[in-house]
Amino acid sequence: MQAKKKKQMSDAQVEEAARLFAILSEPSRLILLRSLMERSMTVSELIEATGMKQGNVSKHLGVLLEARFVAREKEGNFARYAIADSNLFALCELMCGRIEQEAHKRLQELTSRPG
Amino acid sequence: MQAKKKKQMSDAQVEEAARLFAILSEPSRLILLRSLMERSMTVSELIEATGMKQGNVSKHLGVLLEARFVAREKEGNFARYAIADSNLFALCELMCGRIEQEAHKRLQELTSRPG
DNA sequence: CTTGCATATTACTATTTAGTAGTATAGTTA
DNA sequence: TAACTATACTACTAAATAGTAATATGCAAG
Repeated sequence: MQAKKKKQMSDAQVEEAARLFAILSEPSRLILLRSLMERSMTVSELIEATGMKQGNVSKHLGVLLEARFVAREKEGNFARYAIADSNLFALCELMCGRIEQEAHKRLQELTSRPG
Repeated sequence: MQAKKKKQMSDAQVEEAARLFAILSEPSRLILLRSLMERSMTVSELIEATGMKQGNVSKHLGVLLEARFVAREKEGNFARYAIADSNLFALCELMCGRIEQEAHKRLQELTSRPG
């Protein structure tokens, strides 16, 4: 009796999922997350690591923080950010896998098709 | 000795992942995908199922098709669309799981905190 | 208190895009 | 051929937002 229920998403879940996907749809934010996936970093370190402007880094971190993808911890004058949602790793791995699969598929189509 | 290599995404992968996340960041498109996850459907059926306008449905399907999230098959005058990327199921399940986890966390914080 | 630094916020511009109405294309039937 | 239908495309408007510079906030040292 442990059949997996494949229930449809509710409209509210759709809205929320769209909101979360939108947050992950910005290269700048993915780049920040990519750095944080290595280790937690202060804003200054992220500026250094990414080459982005301070205001931009801070703004994007605010978005990620509000969605709880990252967490913030004050250290004196500094603010240290860290990944706060382990689902991010799975999401990124899935997406990367799909990108590679797709690249492979397209290559196959080109080489195996008669035209 | 089977350590999982956690390699960083390349800049190109980040760009592509952002593009794909963006495609999934539109509620209208998620709603179309939700319908198609039940069964394949023609454009007319999708209009009926979602209440969206024809032009809008067609446009969003075009975006999903270009990204290969769905596939199209002509049937006489009709065009039948179907999910073409099984990663979508995993992605949606992950996202829905995260939404529920987060809701649960927030609830716990409210009830267990002294303030 | 004043100075200096790290971070956050604000105001602005420019770009993107969702939704829509109208039009075009293509298959089907007579 | 013409008429009908399903779908795709085009042009447009309105809304959202990324990046930036400038300013504000808050902590820390002297």
